[in-house]
Amino acid sequence: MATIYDVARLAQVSPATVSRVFNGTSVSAEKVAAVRRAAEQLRFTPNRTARNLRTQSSEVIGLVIPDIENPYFTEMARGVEDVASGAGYSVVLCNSDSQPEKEATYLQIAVSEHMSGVIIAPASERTRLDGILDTGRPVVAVDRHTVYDIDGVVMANREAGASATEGLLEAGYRRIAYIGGPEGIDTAAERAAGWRAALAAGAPDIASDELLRFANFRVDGGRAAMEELLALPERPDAVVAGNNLIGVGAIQVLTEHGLTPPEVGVAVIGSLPFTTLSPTAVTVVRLPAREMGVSAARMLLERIGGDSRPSRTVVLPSEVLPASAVRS
Amino acid sequence: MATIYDVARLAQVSPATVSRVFNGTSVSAEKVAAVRRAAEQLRFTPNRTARNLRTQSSEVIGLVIPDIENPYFTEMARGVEDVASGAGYSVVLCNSDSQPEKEATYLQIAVSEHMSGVIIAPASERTRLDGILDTGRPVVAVDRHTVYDIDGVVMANREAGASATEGLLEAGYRRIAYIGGPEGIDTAAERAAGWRAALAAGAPDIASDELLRFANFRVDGGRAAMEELLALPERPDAVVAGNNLIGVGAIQVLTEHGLTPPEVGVAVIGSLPFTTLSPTAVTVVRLPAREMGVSAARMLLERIGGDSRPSRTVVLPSEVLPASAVRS
DNA sequence: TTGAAAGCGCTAACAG
DNA sequence: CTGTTAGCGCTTTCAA
Repeated sequence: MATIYDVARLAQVSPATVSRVFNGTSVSAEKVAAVRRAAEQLRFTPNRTARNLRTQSSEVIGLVIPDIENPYFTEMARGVEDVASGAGYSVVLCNSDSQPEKEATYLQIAVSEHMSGVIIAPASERTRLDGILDTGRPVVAVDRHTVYDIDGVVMANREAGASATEGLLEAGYRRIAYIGGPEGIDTAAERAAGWRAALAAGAPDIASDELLRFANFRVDGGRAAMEELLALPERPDAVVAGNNLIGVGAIQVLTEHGLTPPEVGVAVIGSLPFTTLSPTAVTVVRLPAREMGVSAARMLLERIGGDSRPSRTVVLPSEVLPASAVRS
Repeated sequence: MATIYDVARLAQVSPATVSRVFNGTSVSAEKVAAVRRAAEQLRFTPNRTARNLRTQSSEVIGLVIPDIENPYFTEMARGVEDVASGAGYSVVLCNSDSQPEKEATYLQIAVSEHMSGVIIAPASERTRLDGILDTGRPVVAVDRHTVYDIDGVVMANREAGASATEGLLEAGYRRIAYIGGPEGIDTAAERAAGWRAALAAGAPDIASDELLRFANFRVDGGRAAMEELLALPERPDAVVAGNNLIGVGAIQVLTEHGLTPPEVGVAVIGSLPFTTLSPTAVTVVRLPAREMGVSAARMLLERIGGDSRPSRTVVLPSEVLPASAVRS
């Protein structure tokens, strides 16, 4: 690999001038031309490592997500990537597997690799950000809240839970169960609160506690909880799934029991990207994952650019895609 | 951030000794202890950028895939990540969006960031690898072939296409269509060849040409092709989908037309991770995506470690998960 | 506008 | 086993 010294020699200028050409500072037109020609001839590409060492920075941002196999997060990653790469940044995607230790490792790497900033969907509220925050790097939290005073982008979770439930009530269901994510996670709690409130308003005679289930945010979690609900002495006639994968699991179990929606009503918070169901059978409360990534990336880039306003949290509204099918 | 000089001063040793402690070369036990204590006290973490500049390397491998939103590739990414992080490497995931230009940009970054190697699922056979190969970095191709003499991991595509078709033939279908990926991609061609051979053997009277459709490897591609097939004067009674997303699209369209499988037979090459269908309705020819990632990462790590044997290509067998439902 | 020179933090000869 | 020293390739004062 050619270095700026090689280019400098060939172009008959100093290394400093070559550097300036590649950084857009003032250099006379003729020298610019000479340097460009030499660089081309030698197929020179600036060595980023050296630059990063010198400038103590790099055009890389870290993106830490809890589950790379969840389309919700990959959709968000797309949003982040589109904004970042448009601004000349590359994105390092890290999969924390919902494990705080893995999360900590990646955060560590972000620091020692001099990444410019990090977007993280925290595995839990206990996620420690002190280390990276102490280095002065901006961090934006997505999807979930943290205890730190940093920028964030979250969904209107309570509203989403309520909308999903209301969609089902309007379709004529009453005994509406809820399968949410792990108890410790705020998004899960908020969505459940929305469900509870909507159910209390629309079907006050239904005792909600026995219809509430906590699961993990994956397909198997949805399956297990749905099986439990079906085993209840008095079955629910509908269910709200707290996220996309729980929804998939719940629908799978219903299908296996011959209760294909809308026979049992189903509302899902989040999209079903690869569903093979008729689009009219299930109420989907779409969560704008891509937009979340876009906003987060924009905020991070602003902070990297020196923005020092007080921290903000953006709340993104959900969008109800109602099932056209009504309870038969 | 503390440097090795700070640690050295506090521990009363030379910077070189500190470096040695962190790189596992021989240092007396007492000095090791002193260094560790000092490092802890100063919360020292080695600066990777500096190390990378010095060693002209980094414990980072690049993973370039054409579609981050396709579960097939994210599953593979998981396999890569598990192996890599177990060996102390981090993975930079890059989404080429099937665009050769984006691919080239990421390959460029891999070089200038001194990444140790790259695993790439090439967007097309025209993908240029000369640049990165010239730097001596190992590259492993996954999923698809390249024109270069490098290691590769691919699926037994022809076999998969044949198995899918045979599954349908055994279930009693005869007029079996095929929706494959873009014509230029070798995996698509191979799978189609398997289908054609199996159909010729099992239902020789069926003219296969009019039942063959090329699509893109996404849901919309599967949808469009399935619509076309249904519009045929003589409809197919079954269809083989060339990948997971095409399968989703095809099933969606069938469902919308009231032809839920197994009314029309469906076989999919690749998994349907988030299907809400009854598991018995569709023949799935599972492609071991995770294993592909695991093998590729292992091979890459071996090459990084200096392995210079002739290049190898691993072919992974598919696994047929037959539908238990038979044509009614 | 341009060049000389000093490092960024680390590792790897080379001596001792 | 340990310390000294010379860079890796780049950016950035500081002078000219």
